[in-house]
Amino acid sequence: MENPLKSRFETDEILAAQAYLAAEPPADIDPRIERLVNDLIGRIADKWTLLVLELLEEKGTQRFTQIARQVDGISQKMLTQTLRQMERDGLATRTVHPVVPPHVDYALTPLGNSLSAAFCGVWIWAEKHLDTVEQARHRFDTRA
Amino acid sequence: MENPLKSRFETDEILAAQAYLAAEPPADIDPRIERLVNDLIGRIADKWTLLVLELLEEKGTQRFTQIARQVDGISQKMLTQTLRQMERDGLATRTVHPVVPPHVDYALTPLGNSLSAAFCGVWIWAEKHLDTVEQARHRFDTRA
DNA sequence: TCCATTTCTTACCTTTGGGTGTGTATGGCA
DNA sequence: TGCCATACACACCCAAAGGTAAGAAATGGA
Repeated sequence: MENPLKSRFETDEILAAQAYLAAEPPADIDPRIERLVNDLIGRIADKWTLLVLELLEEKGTQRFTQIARQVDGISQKMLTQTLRQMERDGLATRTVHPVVPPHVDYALTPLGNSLSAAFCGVWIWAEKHLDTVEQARHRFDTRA
Repeated sequence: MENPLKSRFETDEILAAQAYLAAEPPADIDPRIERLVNDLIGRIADKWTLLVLELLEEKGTQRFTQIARQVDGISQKMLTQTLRQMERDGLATRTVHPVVPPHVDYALTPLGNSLSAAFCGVWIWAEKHLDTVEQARHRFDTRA
């Protein structure tokens, strides 16, 4: 509390800000597109999808139980759900071999591969800055 | 149902698969790192963080209400929460100007900028393949 | 006869995410 | 006097996410 509060009307800073606010962002990209993209991101950028995507990318075709045991922590229910969604979005294919007991395997489509590639930068970032983030957190937590 | 079920023991395909399963993936990347990265991804790849990150990247420093009104659909609670988390992770800075009424603004740190850059590929992917995904979904839904 | 096997589905229940609404501090202004 | 603005915190509540567990289906083999 070293600084006493200042009156709000000395601050043309604030008036300027308000003027800025009043003016709509002039040429936003088509807000309809914007919404769709945000929506798509929302669904794709979910944890399980990301992990399964990465797994399929690096290991190639895999069957249900293989994925299940490699994706650490995923429940069978979530895996089914995630795979269905990926199939629906055209990211993966599902192939059923009519044998008994059932044999189903999953692979990425070209679209899935391209998404995986798009996420590549993020994975690299995460690996690279892991420590930085951990430190930042620690600093934040101890100073708060 | 054109194909009758086959016995499971004619399938050396399956035996091969089992053998493959038994053999652990020989040199996985350090599973400890793997877990941490996955964890980090899980927290960063959340919808609101992504949207706020993108906003701050493209518009620069913004104050609370500015963000709130641009991020379409975010509640004040979620915005506070998201910003706190980003601050904690070292992605954004929070600057309080001691005037009344309060004036607080947020900006990305270099770390935040780098993350945003890392996500760039994903945004591009989403914009580019939006239609493809929509079509895939439609096909899936009508055929199911 | 009964079991093992694989990929699910469904039902049930707990946990979390997230919305709403209210309170707070402060000093101009009507 | 009382209301406004701003950036929250906090409490309450509902809905959705996600875990657990059971069952189904088919058939060769013990």
